[in-house]
Amino acid sequence: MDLSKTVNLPKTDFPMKANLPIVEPNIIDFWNENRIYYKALTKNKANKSRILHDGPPYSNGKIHLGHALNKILKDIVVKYWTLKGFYSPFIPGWDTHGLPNEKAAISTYNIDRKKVSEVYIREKSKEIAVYYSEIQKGQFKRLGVFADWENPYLTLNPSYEAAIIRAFGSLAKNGYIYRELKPVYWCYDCETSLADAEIEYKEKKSPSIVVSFELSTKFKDLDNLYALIWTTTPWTLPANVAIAYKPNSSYVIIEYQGKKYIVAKEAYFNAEQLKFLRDSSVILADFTSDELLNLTAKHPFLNRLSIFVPADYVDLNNGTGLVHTAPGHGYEDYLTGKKYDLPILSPVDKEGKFTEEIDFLKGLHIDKANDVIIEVLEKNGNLLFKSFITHSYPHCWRCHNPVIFRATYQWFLDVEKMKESLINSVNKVEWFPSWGEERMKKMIENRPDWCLSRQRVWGVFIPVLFCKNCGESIVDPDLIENIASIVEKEGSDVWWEKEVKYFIHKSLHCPKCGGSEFEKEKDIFDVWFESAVSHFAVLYNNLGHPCELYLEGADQYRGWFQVSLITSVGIFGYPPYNKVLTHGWVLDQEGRAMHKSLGNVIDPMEIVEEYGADILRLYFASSEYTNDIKMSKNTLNVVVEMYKKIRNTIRFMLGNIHDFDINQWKVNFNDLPVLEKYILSKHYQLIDKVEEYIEKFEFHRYVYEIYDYIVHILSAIYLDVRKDVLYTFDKDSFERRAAQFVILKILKDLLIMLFPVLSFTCEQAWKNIPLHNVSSVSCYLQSWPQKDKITDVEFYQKIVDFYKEVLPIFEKYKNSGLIKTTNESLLKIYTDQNYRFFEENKKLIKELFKVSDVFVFNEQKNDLDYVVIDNNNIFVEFEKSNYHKCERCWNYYPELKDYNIKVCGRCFDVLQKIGMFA
RNA sequence: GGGCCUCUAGCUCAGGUGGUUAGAGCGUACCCCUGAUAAGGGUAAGGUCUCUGGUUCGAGUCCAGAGAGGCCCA
Repeated sequence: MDLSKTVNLPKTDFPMKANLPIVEPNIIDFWNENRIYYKALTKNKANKSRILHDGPPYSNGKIHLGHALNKILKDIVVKYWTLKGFYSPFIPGWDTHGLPNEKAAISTYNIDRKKVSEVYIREKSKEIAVYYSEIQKGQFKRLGVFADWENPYLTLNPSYEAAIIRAFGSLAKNGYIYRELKPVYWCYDCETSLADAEIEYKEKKSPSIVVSFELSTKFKDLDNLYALIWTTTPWTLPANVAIAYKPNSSYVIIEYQGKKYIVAKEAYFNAEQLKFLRDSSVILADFTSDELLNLTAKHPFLNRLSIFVPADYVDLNNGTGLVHTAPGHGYEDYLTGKKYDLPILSPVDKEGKFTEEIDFLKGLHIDKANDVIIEVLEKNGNLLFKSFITHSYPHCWRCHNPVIFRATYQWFLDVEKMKESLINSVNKVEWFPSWGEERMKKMIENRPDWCLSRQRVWGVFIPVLFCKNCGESIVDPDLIENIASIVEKEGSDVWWEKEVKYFIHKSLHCPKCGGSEFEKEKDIFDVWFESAVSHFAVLYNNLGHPCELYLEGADQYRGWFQVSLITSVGIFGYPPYNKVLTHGWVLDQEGRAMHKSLGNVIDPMEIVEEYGADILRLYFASSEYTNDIKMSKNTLNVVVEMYKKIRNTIRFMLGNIHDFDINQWKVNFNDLPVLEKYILSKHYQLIDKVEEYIEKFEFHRYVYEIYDYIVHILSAIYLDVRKDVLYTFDKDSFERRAAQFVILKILKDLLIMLFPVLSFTCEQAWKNIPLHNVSSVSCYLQSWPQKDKITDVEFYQKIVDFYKEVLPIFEKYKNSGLIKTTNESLLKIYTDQNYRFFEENKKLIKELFKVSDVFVFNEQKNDLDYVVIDNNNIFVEFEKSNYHKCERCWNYYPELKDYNIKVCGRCFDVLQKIGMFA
């Protein structure tokens, strides 16, 4: 007789082999067809809301692991909130304007910028941006990310563009916008400014000269003293207004060919540029650079003074240690100029020719001016040394000519003015991890004013007019609102398509000269400004402002977190977020950043196609992601093993409830057997822990907590012990139905709790729960697990502890070869002080240990192995029993019933009931 | 060069306010089971807590330096 046919073995269609790459797309179809994301939203509509505001990725390529990490983490948070009952719509966004896409359009469609209209370039740039946002959308969906994919926000949407314009208007109204000269990269051949990304570095031959500036006052009681500077751009000397020195450093006065000069001491001994005088000069004096503060020197050929200022960037090993400073022609010079309130001179026009500001150079191109200036210096005796050097120098990416720094008018946001309220705002935000607060403060403290304008076409124009008569700029809130409402209907192309008068809705006069003829600003916004106002465009008036959480990579302290804070404080006076959470970078196995050039880049979609999205999701969720995450195929396999364990346990539970119907077999919690109560009490502790960890965004602890529960509690104890009941008891027996009742409860809770991470697997398992036991078609439409009150099981923990302690002792007996399994063994327990406890719980001990019998003796047996319970030694020994093995349940009994087969009394009853002995 | 961060067993992670033999899981080795079976149960071996100094009766835990790596700037 085949007795295995008479046992209730597990049965399920949930396969052991996951086959995620094949299965997951079907589950996505299921989610789409049943609109699960939207149904879950509707379910919680009336509840309290919690909003995670999506930071828009730039739409110029496929996603990388960083994108995948970011969106998966966001997805975990939003899914958890939703299961918890919060109303948490997730509106995904894309950053679409800006240089990278404009460049991509120009190269993809081979555009000659001088020959086509701005609107044409914009049209092509838009094509690229929309194309990649769609690609990324598809990839994010494949990762299992739930979002309102049908209504994302794109910064190129007219409504978003209008919000950008309104945000600018609001900031202007609050007094944070100003216009000022600032040096930018300038190509005099293309007659345009260039962004950093449009610069290529090439070797260039330049003059290298050392020039003297005579001090205008006595220093150290010395007359006729000169400061020496070194430059490779003589043409910038007309714009010189200062000489920078390194603070708190040693400088010297030297005598060379009868004249006295100041240079840095280190430069004097080491700098290549001072070699010519080193052997034929002597040091007269030694002093600290700080004594130079506020001294002045005469410009070598203009009637002007140049002031000494400190600057940390001064290099003491190159040049003279005194740096010629022209704020109109260099970025560092500009910052120094701003700091010390120096004039920003830029006497060079857009073609690279000198303006009338400098008489003797007027109309001369800077290349020719170099020679003229050197001649003048020589004539005046200010040129000490002249040669040529070849060095790396920025060139234009289009025409390949050298570029210059040229000051032009730019729009700024006055960050300096709001710094105090920015710092206060930082204090109001909760930062995860907590050091984020410190980092953000430091960065804000050091941040200069924000240059908002770009000389480009793919973006949103700056809504400003200029008076044709006097050149005054018109920043008028009323006008800006009118422009915004036009853009909201027609899109920002309208600025390039229509005449000025189209935007002026009522009579407008220049506040300065009364003129009524205007022209449009040509510059567009820095794309950072566009994403910086997403809280204004997406949250305000829609989802609620401020929102609960921003969640991005740690690079965004400098980026989105900071610029969003600035615009929010500028517009509203408070931050756009209550909490900020950051993650690290995804690195390779050696902990190095992934770079194409290193060949160590892993494509997230490759992982999805080989392992499945759930594996990637579990990988990120089980990593301490506030640090950098190392990623390799090897470590992926570790997660795969973890996944298998979780999956198999789920499968085993599914298999054991195949004939269970909750409607028929609902069990009162108080009636449950002790083991069931114990397991549930552990389960409720788990629910608490899981909530605690997710609320703190410590996903790895949340995942490990569940995993440990599965390994230590479910698999190792409960399910292992209960196999006997589940398989061999009468299928309708209370013991079996009670076990199934608990297994169903735990299974459902686990699937719900794991859903934020293992969405695909949990959904697939959910579909395999026998139908009448579930109330919704999707796991995601469930609510977070509820806890019941369980009492009176604490004593059982002592038995479990005893079991864990005794296992190594059993192993010893097993290794002696006399016994092989606990089933065939007797357990003898010797204890005087705990005699009653063990005697009373003999049955539970027998069940847990799976031994054939337990004997408890009220005595100490000091020659045996022992374990310590409640500070008392409990002595134990195992012995092979002389009991007989039941052929059906494989347990051992003193006596068996003997028909054709030998079975125990319990199995006999079961067999009789199912008609085996009819 | 500056700001912020990381560094605990082969791997992924735990280790409030400093205090007995530094904990899990995976992996490895070995054993058991063969009615969760390309599964299940168990035992064991793995760590001078990156390094060097210091404070302390006592430091993975505090302080100072160094090294390696990351992000953001210059």
